Amino acid sequence: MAGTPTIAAVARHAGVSVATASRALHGQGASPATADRVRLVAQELGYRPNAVARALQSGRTGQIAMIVPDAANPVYARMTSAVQHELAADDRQLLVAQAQEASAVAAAIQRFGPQLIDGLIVVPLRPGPQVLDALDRASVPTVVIGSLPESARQGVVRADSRAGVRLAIDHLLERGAHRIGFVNGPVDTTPGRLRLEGYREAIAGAGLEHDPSLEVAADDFTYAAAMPAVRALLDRAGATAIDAIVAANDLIAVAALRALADRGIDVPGDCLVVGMDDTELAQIAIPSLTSVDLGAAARGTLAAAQLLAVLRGDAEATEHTTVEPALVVRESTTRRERR
Amino acid sequence: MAGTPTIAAVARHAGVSVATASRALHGQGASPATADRVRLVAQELGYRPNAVARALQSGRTGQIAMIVPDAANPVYARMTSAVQHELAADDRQLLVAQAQEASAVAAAIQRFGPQLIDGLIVVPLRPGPQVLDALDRASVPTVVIGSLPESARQGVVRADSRAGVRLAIDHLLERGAHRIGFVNGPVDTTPGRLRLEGYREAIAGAGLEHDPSLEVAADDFTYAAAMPAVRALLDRAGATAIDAIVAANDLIAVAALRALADRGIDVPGDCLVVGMDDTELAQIAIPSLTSVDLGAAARGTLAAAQLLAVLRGDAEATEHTTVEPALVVRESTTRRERR
DNA sequence: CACGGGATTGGAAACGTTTCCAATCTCGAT
DNA sequence: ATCGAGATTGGAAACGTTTCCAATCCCGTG
Repeated sequence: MAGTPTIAAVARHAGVSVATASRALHGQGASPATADRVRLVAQELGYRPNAVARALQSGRTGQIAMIVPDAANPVYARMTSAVQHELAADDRQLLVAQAQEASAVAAAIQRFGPQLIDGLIVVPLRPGPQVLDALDRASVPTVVIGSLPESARQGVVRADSRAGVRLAIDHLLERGAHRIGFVNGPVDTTPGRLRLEGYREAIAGAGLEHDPSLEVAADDFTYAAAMPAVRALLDRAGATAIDAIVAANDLIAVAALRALADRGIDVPGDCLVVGMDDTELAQIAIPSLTSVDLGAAARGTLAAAQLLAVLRGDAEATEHTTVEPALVVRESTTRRERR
Repeated sequence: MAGTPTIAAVARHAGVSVATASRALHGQGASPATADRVRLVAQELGYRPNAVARALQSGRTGQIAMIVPDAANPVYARMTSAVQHELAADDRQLLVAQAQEASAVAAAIQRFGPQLIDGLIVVPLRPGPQVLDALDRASVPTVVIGSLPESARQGVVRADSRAGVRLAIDHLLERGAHRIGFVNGPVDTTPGRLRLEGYREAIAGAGLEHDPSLEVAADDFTYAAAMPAVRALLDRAGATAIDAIVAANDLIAVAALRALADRGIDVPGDCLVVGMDDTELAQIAIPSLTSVDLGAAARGTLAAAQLLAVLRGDAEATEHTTVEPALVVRESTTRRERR
């Protein structure tokens, strides 16, 4: 095959110059007659503009990169899916990269040269100085999904983890819980830190005394890592002493369900459980899981929309947006009525 | 800022021509002395080659696109993650697009012009004529994860769904099951078709008679869609008549767990359940789920590796690879011994 | 009929690289 | 000292597009 036809071929076949052909295809400043003719010829030849050449000339590639801690994690998978969907509507492509460690995140940010992408969405688990530095050095508009200092020069879309935990705890108190355990993920992550703060605030706000033995943290936001943490909490607090558990995560909540079941503690009869993220897991678990929807998909959509607005020049690059959490009540906090 | 430095700037500062600078940075055909000097200057200036310009010149972009039905689905999320990981090791970027309907898949394949990507990985749920046609028209090396006619000009990495179902059924027979129900996904998809075939083969192979009332198909491979199908199966067959269920999917299997629990049928006491894909869900479910690992991550890794081999010229573009399934036995098929 | 202004067009530069080709240089062998 | 082969270098083309600028055309007005 003779390779894909270039605009020069189109121009030649249409009997016009390359410049005119380009204008005709763009709809700018060519006479209607020639524009039609050129478009027809382009169609016949199956001409498709070379995106790379256009990018070189215009400095824009139509590509957005996204860096997530782990694409296989359901929460980030949903975010990615939402971002991709939003970008596709604007005819842009999404590049996905995974990076968990601070150095890897920083490296990933640097790797995307300014020429390859028009914008960047970063989901940092631990936005330490190294990551912040890399973000500041990034040469394209950037939106961070997570929390950043107020002074950050990047756009930010964040969940309100604190309010989310408060929602969960208020709900539990309302349902009569008194001793509410909290199973967190790593405290050195942004979500871990904020959720712990939220827990303490809500407990204090309810007039309950702060009991450190009710708090426990897993090494990771995973089922496997959560299991020993939950067991430790139950051992430590005495199984009967806890009448509700808030988990920083649906995966952790499911681990709690399992640990409780293993000890013969009925949920929701003897102990209530609330998860977070409202992943599909929450609907599926037995008993189904009351969960706080922190708006993973919404954050993805919003981050993408915000980035696109900045690229269009319609918005400030540093806008901070917060997605409100919502409680979804299911069996794990609902007293039984046999169906 | 003066924009990012170009190779011309580097050349000027190093006192050499652009051509020499290019060679020096490539390590090809420049004297060691100049190469060092140029590299030093490049470092000082913070020079980073313009990927777009290089792509225009070389015709290669270092980008691979992947089209999945739904990035949020755990199975595809894992595949995507595995592909991204494999590509990153070769310094390539992954573009992710989502398309479910045949026309959308075809459109997505076409959208990626030959100039934007070096290769393509497609995961088609329903590889009908429209998709096959688009695949044949794709102008870059392509690997399909799924099943394609033997004559296909694309590379193929497939799971052995048939063998997987057989594995599940042999296991159930071994554990004493006699009447094994099958809850499938849509039969017009490749996995749906193959898994049904596998079921029938295995049943026949075991000398059991084919009972259509034991087969049921959900409208989609999801929990929500599976629930009515499972209920229909239980209603139709009479709850006691079934002593085991094979699900085409972990999500479907979990729906079965739920439906059985709702009817007071104990798993594994009264009915055994086997899922497929061995997602995290299988470990997490209560009871934990025996599941057939069809190698989602392995297929992703293999597809990426195969594509890279083709791009390097190390492999045939049309190679067909099959990933062997493996059974992971858990509680849902294990007679109780209280822990 | 001449003139001027707007619409339309074409030539060529520019984007930043890589690579072909020819020119120059180095250095050992005659 | 001369030659020549190989190493090293620079000029320039090429990749395919957009866009600046100047040239041309058309058409209505004076």
